Amino acid sequence: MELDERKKTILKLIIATYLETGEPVGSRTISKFNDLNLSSATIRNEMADLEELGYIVQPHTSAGRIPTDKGYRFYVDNLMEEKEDAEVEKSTLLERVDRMELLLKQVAKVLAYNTNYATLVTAPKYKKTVKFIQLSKVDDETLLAVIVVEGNLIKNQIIPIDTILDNEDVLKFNILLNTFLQGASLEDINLEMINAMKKQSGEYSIILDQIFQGIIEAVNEANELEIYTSGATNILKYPEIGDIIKTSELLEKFEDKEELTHLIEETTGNKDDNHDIQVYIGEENAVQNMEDCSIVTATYKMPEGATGTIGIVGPKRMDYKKVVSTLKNLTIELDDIFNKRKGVNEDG
Amino acid sequence: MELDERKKTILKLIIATYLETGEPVGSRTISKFNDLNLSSATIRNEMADLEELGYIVQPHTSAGRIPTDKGYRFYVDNLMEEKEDAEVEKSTLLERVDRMELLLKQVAKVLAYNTNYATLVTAPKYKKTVKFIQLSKVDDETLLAVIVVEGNLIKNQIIPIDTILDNEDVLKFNILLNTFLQGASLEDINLEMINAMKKQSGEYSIILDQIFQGIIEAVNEANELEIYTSGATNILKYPEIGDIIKTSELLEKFEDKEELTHLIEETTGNKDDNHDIQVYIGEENAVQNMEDCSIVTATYKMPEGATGTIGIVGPKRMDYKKVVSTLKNLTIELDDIFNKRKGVNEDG
DNA sequence: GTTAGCACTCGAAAGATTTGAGTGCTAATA
DNA sequence: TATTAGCACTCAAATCTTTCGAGTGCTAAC
Repeated sequence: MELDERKKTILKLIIATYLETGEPVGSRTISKFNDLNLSSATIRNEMADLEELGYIVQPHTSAGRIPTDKGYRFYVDNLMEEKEDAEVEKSTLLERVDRMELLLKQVAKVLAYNTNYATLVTAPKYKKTVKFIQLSKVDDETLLAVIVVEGNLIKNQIIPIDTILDNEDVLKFNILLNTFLQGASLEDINLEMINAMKKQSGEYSIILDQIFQGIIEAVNEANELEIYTSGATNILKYPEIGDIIKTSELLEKFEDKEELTHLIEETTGNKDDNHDIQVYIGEENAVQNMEDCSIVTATYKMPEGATGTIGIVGPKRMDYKKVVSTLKNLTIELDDIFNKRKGVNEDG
Repeated sequence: MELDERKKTILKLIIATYLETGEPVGSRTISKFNDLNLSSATIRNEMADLEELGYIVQPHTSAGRIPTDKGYRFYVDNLMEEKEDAEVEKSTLLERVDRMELLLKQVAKVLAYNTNYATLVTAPKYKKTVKFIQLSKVDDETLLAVIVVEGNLIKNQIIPIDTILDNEDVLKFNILLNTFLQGASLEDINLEMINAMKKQSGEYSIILDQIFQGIIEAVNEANELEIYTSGATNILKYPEIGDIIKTSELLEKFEDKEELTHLIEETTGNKDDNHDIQVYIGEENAVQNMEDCSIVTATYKMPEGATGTIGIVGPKRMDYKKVVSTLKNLTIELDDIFNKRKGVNEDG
C-alpha cells in the first residue's frame, strides 16, 4: 500500500495537531478540518490504514493516534514546510565577541533561549594551526605557556620547573618553539617533532622535557572536542518523560562532556540532507536513554573548511519547523561571521 | 518548660531516626531503644511536650513526628556528635593540580562525590595582586594580554587594534605595563592609575585606550566572585521536594552564577561557630525557593588571609554529621595545600 | 511518674463506579 | 465503490468507597 495524497494530508494533520496539543488525535478532530470534508468514519478508515503502515499508533485501544518514529520521520522529510526565514530577526542575535569560546557559548545560550530546549555547540574540529606560542617566566619555579591557535582559541599551561631560568634562556626557548611550531597544525605536534626540537637545542634537555610535557598537555587539551551547553534544565520540562529517573539520567548525560562528545560523534556521522540539517528521531539515536528524544543538529563551516556542530536535544514531540529554521538561521549567521572576517575578531 | 536530659535524648533519637528513614517517627519506635526502657505511652507524653515546645511536628494527626527547623537547629548545635575524622581518608582526595581554577573544580567534584549533594566552591576573594602581565602580538590586528594573578589564576584577553604595532612597540608597552602593574592589587587598577600611565607614555595614546580597555575587562573578570559547582543533578534525588517545578527552579538557580553569588554572599555574612562551619536550615536561608533545603558551608583560608567558601546544598533531611565532617576535612586539606606551599604549584 | 488499654483519626492503598473520548464494524446511501 | 450514519464496545482517567494500620490522646490503674 502506498501513501496517496489524502493519506499524506491526514497524516500531516494528525502530526501537526499532535505537535500542538500533545494529546492523541482522534478521528473527529481531523474530520473537523473543513478543507477536508470527510466524516470521522472515513478518517477512521484512513487512520486504520496509516496505523497498519506503521506511521501512527494508538497508545491504547480507544485512544486517538500519535505518530511513531516512522511517522515523525516521514513528516520531517516530506510533509513539514519549514517556517519562512523572514520572521527570525537576524544579526541582533549575536553580539560581537572576540574569542571563539565566548562566541560559541553565546550561540548555545541564544539557541536555548529561542527554542526552550537543551542545546549544545561544538567548537570547529579541524587541523588547528598554532598562530602564536609564547613561554613566559612567571616566577622562579613557574613558566607559563600561552598558545593561540587559529580562531583565537587560547590555551594556558602552567609549567612547574626545577631549574631556574633567566630571561635570556626563556627567550631562546621562545625562538626555538616558534621556529618549529608556528603555523604547525596541532596534530603535527607529537613526540617525533619534539625529539627533533630536542636534538636541535642540544643543551637544557632536562628542562625541555618539562616544557614539552606542558605544551603537549596544552595542545591535547586544545585538540579535544570542546562542547558548550546551555538550557540543560529545559529537559525537566519535557512532559513526555514522565519518569524522573530517566530525566535525571538525561540531565546527568548532559552534564558529562564525554557523553556529549560521544553523542555528537554519533550524530555527525552521516550527513545527507538539505543545508546540513540532521534530525534524529527517537530510536534513531544510537545513544542510550535517548529513545524519547529527538536531536536536531546543524553544521557550520569555517573558511578553512573546518566544521562544527550546533544542535538541540528535545522531546520527540517538538516543533521541528521552528527548530530547523532557527538552527538554519544561526548557522547562516555563524558562517557569515566566520567568512566575512577571517578570524573572529573585528570591531564593529 | 526546659529541655531536661530525657527530652534531649528522645529528641535526638527522633531526629536521628528520621534522618535515617525519612519516615515520621512514632512513639513505639522510640520506646524500643532498650537503653531507654520507657513505654510508648511515656514517649508519647514527652513527644507532646516536644511538640508544644516547637521542636517536632506531626505532618498530620495520627502520624509520627518529624523535626521542625528549630528541632534541626537544636540537633545540629547541641545533640549531634560529629563523626570521627579518622574514617575519612585524607590526602588521597585531591590530586595535585597546578591551577587554582582546576583545584577548586576538583574540590567541588570530590565533595559532590562524597556527599551526593549539590556542591559549590568559590575562589578566594581577596586583594589579588598581579604576578605577571604580558602583552603579545598575535597578528597585525590582534594583541593578546595575559595576566597571571597570585594563586596562578590566568586571564587572557584578546585586544583588537587598529594600528599596526611592531615588536618594539609591544616591548615598550610591556615594560610600561609591568612597571605600573606588577605587584599591584586588582582593585588598584582603575581609571586613575591608567591615566597616570597614559601621561607617562605620552605617544600612542589612541592605542593605549584599546589596550587598557582590554586589560580592565580582564581585571574585572578576574575580580568577579568565581564559583564552581558540581553534582547539580543530585538535586533531583531529594525525595522531599516532590514538586517538580520547585526542583527545576532550584536546578536553574544552581546553573545561574549570579544567583549563586547572591546565595553565597548571604550565607557567609555571619560566621560564629566551630571551625567556620555554618549550617543554614530551611527558612533560615534568605534565598527564595530554598525553604526545603539546608546549606552547609565551610571557609578555607589562604596564607594571605583571604578566604573562600566550599559548601553543599541539600535537603533539610540530610546527614549533617557526615556533611560537616567531610567539609571540615576538605577545608583542612585545602588549608594545608595553600599554606604548605605558598602558591598552588609545587610538584610532589 | 509510669504504663496498659482503648477509642479515635487519618493517610495510603486497593477496589469500585462513572464518564467520555474514541474506536471498529455494519448496513445504508450516493 | 467510496462514503457515511449509527451503534456497541473499550479503556484510561477521574472520582468515590472501603479497608487497613500506624499512630495518637486520654483515662484509669499501678
